[in-house]
Amino acid sequence: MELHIDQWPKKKLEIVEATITTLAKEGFDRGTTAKIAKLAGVGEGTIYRHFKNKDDLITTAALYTARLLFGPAQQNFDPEVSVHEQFIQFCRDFLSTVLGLPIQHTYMEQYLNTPIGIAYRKKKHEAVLANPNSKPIFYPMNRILMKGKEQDSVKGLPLQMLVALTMGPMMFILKHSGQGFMELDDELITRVAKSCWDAIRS
Amino acid sequence: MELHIDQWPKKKLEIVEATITTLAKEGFDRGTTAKIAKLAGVGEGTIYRHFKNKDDLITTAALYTARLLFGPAQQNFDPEVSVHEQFIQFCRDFLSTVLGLPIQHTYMEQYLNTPIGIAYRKKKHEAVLANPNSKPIFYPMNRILMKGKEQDSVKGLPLQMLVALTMGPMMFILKHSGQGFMELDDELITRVAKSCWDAIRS
Amino acid sequence: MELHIDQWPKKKLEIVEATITTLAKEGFDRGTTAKIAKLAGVGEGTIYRHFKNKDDLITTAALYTARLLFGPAQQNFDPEVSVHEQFIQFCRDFLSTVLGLPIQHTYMEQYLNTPIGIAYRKKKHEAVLANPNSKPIFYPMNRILMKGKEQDSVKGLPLQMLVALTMGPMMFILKHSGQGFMELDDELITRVAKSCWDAIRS
Amino acid sequence: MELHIDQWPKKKLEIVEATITTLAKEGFDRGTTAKIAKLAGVGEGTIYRHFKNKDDLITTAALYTARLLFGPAQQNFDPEVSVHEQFIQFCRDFLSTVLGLPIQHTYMEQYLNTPIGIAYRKKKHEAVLANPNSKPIFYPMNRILMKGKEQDSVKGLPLQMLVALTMGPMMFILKHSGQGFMELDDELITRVAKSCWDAIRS
DNA sequence: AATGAATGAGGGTTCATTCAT
DNA sequence: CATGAATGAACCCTCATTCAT
Repeated sequence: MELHIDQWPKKKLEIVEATITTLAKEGFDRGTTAKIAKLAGVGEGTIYRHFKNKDDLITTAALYTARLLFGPAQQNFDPEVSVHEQFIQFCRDFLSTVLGLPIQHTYMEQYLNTPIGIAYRKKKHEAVLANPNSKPIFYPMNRILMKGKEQDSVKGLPLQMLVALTMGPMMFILKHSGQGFMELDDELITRVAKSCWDAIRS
Repeated sequence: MELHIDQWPKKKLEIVEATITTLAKEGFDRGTTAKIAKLAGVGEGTIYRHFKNKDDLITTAALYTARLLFGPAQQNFDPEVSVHEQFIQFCRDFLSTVLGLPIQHTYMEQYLNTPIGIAYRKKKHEAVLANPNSKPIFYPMNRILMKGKEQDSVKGLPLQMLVALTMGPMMFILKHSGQGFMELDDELITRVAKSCWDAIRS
Repeated sequence: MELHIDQWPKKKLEIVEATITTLAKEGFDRGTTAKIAKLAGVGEGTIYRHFKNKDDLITTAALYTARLLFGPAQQNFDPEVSVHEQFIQFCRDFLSTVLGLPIQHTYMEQYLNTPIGIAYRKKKHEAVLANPNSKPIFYPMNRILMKGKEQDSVKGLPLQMLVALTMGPMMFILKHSGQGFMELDDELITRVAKSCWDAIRS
Repeated sequence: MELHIDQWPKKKLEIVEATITTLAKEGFDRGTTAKIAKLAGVGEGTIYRHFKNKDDLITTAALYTARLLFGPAQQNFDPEVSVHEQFIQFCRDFLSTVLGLPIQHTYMEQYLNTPIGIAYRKKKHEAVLANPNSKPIFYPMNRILMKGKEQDSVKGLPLQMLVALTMGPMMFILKHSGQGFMELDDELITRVAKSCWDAIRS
């Protein structure tokens, strides 16, 4: 029944984008359906033709945002090169992509702190434990790190710790940069990626 | 007129603790004064005898929480030992303290993403730029890292990046651990601390 | 954007009328939005689709009431006849109009004692001092009295005193009549009007 | 059981005076028991030792105020002199007394527009109808006017109308003067008193 | 007698959701 | 399909009143 994003009607897409902008700028508590509808250029009732309720809208907008933020780094993933190269490539792609989408990142950051977002991550987490083939949230970072552990090119820490040591600094930087606490350029991005590697290489 | 925390009336303390628990569990938007009052075992009006309004309550609870979360690691700080030892000590203290206070950490995490919390951080950030002697949020990590840069025992990256490379993984771990996504023990804590050092040592 | 009264939607008019009735009967402090909404037969939220807040509602209701109370006497004003005739005509029109609208008069009486109402009168008062062409509150009584002073057909007292000597008895009668303390008929109205003239004629 | 004003305990008097000041300045809706207690220098609970509830306090304060406002003009009443002299004397006394007590007048003005005040006047009014010896609110103006009617020195209008023609202008002047819309001096007071007489003399 | 901390009903206002048009 | 006026539950906050001290 659910259409793929590319087949969404135009209005649905506009509502989703208005949601991201509105909630990112106003905050999740102050962003009302009235404001979203106004920015999307539709009537308030129209939102409920496309989404069951506001939670549904928020979740859909989060999935849409995830595609924007994580998509490019996933597409550039090259299974042929070395783990180290994969790692550096991923970090640089991820950082530069997200830095170019500050509104979307702000939205995602807030979403992941919402009860809805936490519940979603929990569900994903359990799905991965049950079925190792399902893609985890920080895919393909997980895959790169697992390969590295197999090859002993990265430390023998639990996967979760390795994820923390690599995604942690990047999420931290993105968050504080998005809030205007720091500035990044291409050279700094590369040096950060290398330092993350230093944290985990064996 | 403002009393020190230790001299707060019993009810005020109970309200603050109920606030932390309620907002951490329900989320900042869904945590109402009615729920807080009920958990604290007081009437709703009583909240407003001790706090000007909900924002005041939230901010006070955040300062109270910060004392709990950051206090122990700050007190154990020893200016005499080497930067490396200071660093490992701080990381271990910080991680083990906060891991023991998951509710409080969840509260702080959400608070810092609130408009009030962001404004607070911005103020602190600017205060540090204006007066290098004022304590920044991640004190004494900042101090340790600055000393390390002077001695060339850590990389010559901007301070903000060094903070990201060290606080980032720890915040990540604490967040996901608090939400039940991972388990830590004392040995793992030490290994994470060492890996953080690997990320920044020159 | 603001529509003229005649173009108001039906619900807006009903809310205004319910406001006048409710606040007149219950008093300005005891008349709640809940009671207004109930009397108007609408939901409480509907009030806020038509009015910014309760103050806005109260002020709008006051302007609506002023039209009803002062309109007829203003429209009957005839600049061609003598000051004495103008005066008697105005007094009789004013008294008979307002006596037929006791609820509205009670509302206006209370409104003018409200901080909002006092501020409004002050503004009007200052506007008249700055620009003699702007219509004062007790227009056209002021105009009649000024003309009378010019012609020496009324006493040379300050305008404010003449207003007091003429509007004072009428306001007094209307107030006490509206509260059920006296009864008036057409003959009595005429005699009162004449007595007011006796107070000011030179 | 009720003590006469002169025998009130000191605290009771202080509470009554604080009530008049607070409600006159802040308005009847915004004047809280907390503010009254603070100004009176007593605890909030103490109010309820001396008064059954806030309505009781307000009514008591109104009676106390009435004594201040109407007392002097009543005491100066001389049954021996002519009706005309009685009238002028009363008007001048009343105006100058009340003009010297603007706070108290503001309180009384607001009180008489309150549901409590209207109910009180209604009760007084009915008491006078039932027993002509009981003193009405505007005593001794009523008495002067009745005597004048008997002697045919004032018009044969209903007593209520005569009261309106004389008290109306004075109440109007006092109200607008108290709100800063006009200024009075001794000469003007006399001229107003004479004009009021012009309105009613036969 | 006096206090003031505590209360909770009720105030104005907001906003996700519905439904007649 | 689309709309937006209408709704009412629930929010934060105030304050007259009570009662343990």
